[in-house]
Amino acid sequence: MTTPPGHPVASDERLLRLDQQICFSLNAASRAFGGVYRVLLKDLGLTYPQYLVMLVLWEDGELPVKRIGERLRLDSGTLSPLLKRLEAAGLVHRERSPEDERSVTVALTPAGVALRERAGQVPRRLLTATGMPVEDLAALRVLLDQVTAALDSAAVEPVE
Amino acid sequence: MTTPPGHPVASDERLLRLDQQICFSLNAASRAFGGVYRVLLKDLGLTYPQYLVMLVLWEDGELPVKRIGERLRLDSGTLSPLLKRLEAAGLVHRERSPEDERSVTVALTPAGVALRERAGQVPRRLLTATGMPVEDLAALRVLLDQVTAALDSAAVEPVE
DNA sequence: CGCAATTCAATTGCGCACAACTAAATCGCG
DNA sequence: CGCGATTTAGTTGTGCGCAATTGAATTGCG
Repeated sequence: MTTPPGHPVASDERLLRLDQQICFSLNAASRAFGGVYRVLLKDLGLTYPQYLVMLVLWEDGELPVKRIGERLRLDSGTLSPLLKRLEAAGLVHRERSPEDERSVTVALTPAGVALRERAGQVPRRLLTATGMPVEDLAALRVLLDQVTAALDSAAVEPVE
Repeated sequence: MTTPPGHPVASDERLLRLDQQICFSLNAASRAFGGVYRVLLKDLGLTYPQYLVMLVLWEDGELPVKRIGERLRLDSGTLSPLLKRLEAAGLVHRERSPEDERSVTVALTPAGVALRERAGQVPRRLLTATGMPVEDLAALRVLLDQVTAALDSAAVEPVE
């Protein structure tokens, strides 16, 4: 019952199946959420990632790009064009910080603030769409946060 | 204690916070998985979505584009260029089905078959990286599949 | 049989995610 | 103070995800 080196063992086959289900499931769930948000946010003129940025701004009013990126785990390669589109839509305003010219402060415009009220129904609608009790969603969140933290701190080497 | 029509109620504020955490968590987890897979698959020359396609093909040998899309919830707009890249990498072969000229059959090349052995370590490595017992991952999968099914069948109307 | 409806893959266009790089401003050490 | 290292946004390029459209092949109904 030894393991032939360099050859997949029997349990690799089982794991491959399990693994497949997990990454399939996560992928599918992520896209299913995206699809629902897309419909919900359609008339607000927001995409799902743009909605996430607006959520952060609705909470904090104004933030440097850096802070938004930290909250959402996004870098400037994603945020810069996204914020430019939000600015073109008249929802935010971007300005170089006077005390640190490297930093760009993103602030809500009156239209951006006003959009919050219309977006107020989104969370409830989403909750309904999941068809799950709040406690189950909370449990789901705990598991997701756990696995995210572990994956982030894992030292992973490429296969081969 | 009535709800003023057209105005967010107090619980909307709480929901907004919870909702934020759920979509944040799912988003973050999805990207964390993506990051780990990116590293794992680097030397195999595969992206994560390409790996998913290869998993399907390793199981079934050859499939029409349609079937691959059904398994992975992807449409031709995603699969056509992805499969073209896999073909350019010499891993798959595409051919119009003789009995139905609309259909394109995707089959593994010898190199594509051979890659399976090198990829065999991926699931175990990923499992290790999650740092979670298999049972927790199974529970996670159940929750994800539940919510995906609910979201897919939900009749969602845009806000406003 | 003939023609409209359907199926299937591909393409186009847009937005997001991320790596790699650039450019400018700031910091900090000697 | 001066200069190299660091920080911060932005840009470029690649690939994925999805909606909408196209075009060809097939199906099915009258």
